[in-house]
Amino acid sequence: MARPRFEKLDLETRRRILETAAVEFSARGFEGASLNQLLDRLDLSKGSFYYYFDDKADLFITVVDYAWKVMLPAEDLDLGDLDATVFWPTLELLMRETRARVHEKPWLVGLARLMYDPPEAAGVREALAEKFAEVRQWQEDLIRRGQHVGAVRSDLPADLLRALLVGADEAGDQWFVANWNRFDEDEIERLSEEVVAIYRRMLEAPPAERKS
Amino acid sequence: MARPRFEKLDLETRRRILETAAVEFSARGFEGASLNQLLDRLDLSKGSFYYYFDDKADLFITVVDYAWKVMLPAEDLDLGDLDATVFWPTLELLMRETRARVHEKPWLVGLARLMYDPPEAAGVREALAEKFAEVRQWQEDLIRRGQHVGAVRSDLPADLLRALLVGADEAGDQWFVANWNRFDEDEIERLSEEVVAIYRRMLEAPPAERKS
DNA sequence: CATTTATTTAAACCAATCGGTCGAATCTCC
DNA sequence: GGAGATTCGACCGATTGGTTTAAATAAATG
Repeated sequence: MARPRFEKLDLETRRRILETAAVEFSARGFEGASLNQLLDRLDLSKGSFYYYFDDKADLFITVVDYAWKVMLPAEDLDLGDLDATVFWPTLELLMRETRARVHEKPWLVGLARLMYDPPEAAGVREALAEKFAEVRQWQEDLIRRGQHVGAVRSDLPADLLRALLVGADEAGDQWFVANWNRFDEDEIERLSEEVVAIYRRMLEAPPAERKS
Repeated sequence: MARPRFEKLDLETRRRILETAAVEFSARGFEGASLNQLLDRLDLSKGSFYYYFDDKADLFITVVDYAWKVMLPAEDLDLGDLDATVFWPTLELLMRETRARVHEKPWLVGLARLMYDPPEAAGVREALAEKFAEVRQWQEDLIRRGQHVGAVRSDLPADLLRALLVGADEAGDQWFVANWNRFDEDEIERLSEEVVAIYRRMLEAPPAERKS
């Protein structure tokens, strides 16, 4: 984790360094990302870099830590407060927030994707795994809470539902990014609401009866 | 596209070369994939490689072409045949097939993912884009047909529905791979059916009434 | 068998890039 | 002006990149 001196830099400078690095890492992986290119892009000299970080792995770990702080949703939310009546409105709000966050920082999903075949360098793999396991766990707990209060179907494992939801949501998000200006604002809003309704229908108990 | 001589090789040899290359490309991208490592893994000498391919880009294009042939589903299916009664059973069958195919060749999704920031080399980007646009188009036509016969809701764009479905499906597939032995066979089967039912509910028209 | 043609091999190539080091230059503040 | 903090970029050895080449082997041809 970055040398203490790093904390004394401008908040904005730190943000710029970490986010630019995050973009590189998320696009090319840990070993694939080039320190040289990154420093070019940052207009930062080698010497300065090694003044603030031990090495490449150190930078990566710092980036993951930063990503964790950014991605962490509403820390003020207590799962215990959620009952059947507020569960869905809350989750819809959360999804809106997350969408906005991922929308402005797309590298978050790229980083998360690094977890399938993770880097091999020393503490790097562990740092990654730990943080993102926490995120997954949080999402899963949320869904489990939904099951407990009857807002989410209980006949499928919570982690399966989580996977389906997140998968659809990421795809949906990409679609919205790509098609932002194909429709007018009202239509986008309508589509967005319908999509959230679809997510909800994915997780709720299915209608009891249906003819095959 | 590979030299003509390449076609005279064992079918199995060709398959091995192209699939190993596909794994590399899908994991590290076009520039990220190392020809040297690939040849090591293949126990193939440099000379032999350049005897069959012009260069790295040529290999890549050949791989994409091969992937396209593999991924192409049921070419004997005529969209015109699908009416409201057979649409869903057919699509469920198709999804099973595709799942099996992607399951044994996970690099297919990796290759597809290369389309977000695509390689820059000469004909490479175009080759990629063309083939995978065809796949997307095919899926989208299918959904549009579903809309036409009333099996799929028509109040959302077909490509949006496609994106959501494929996103959820890929995530679900990964979940099944990772949790294969957590449940017994019957349970897996049940889960799988429920998940397909969820996909169906994502695309069908929502129930007319619901209390907020 | 001889000779041509197809295929494979291993080494060499050279440019580029990698992460990392270092000593000197510059800045900041007393 | 002196001392510590910070910045700089040339430089390092090592590795890797994709590609070429000349010679060895195998297959085919007459």
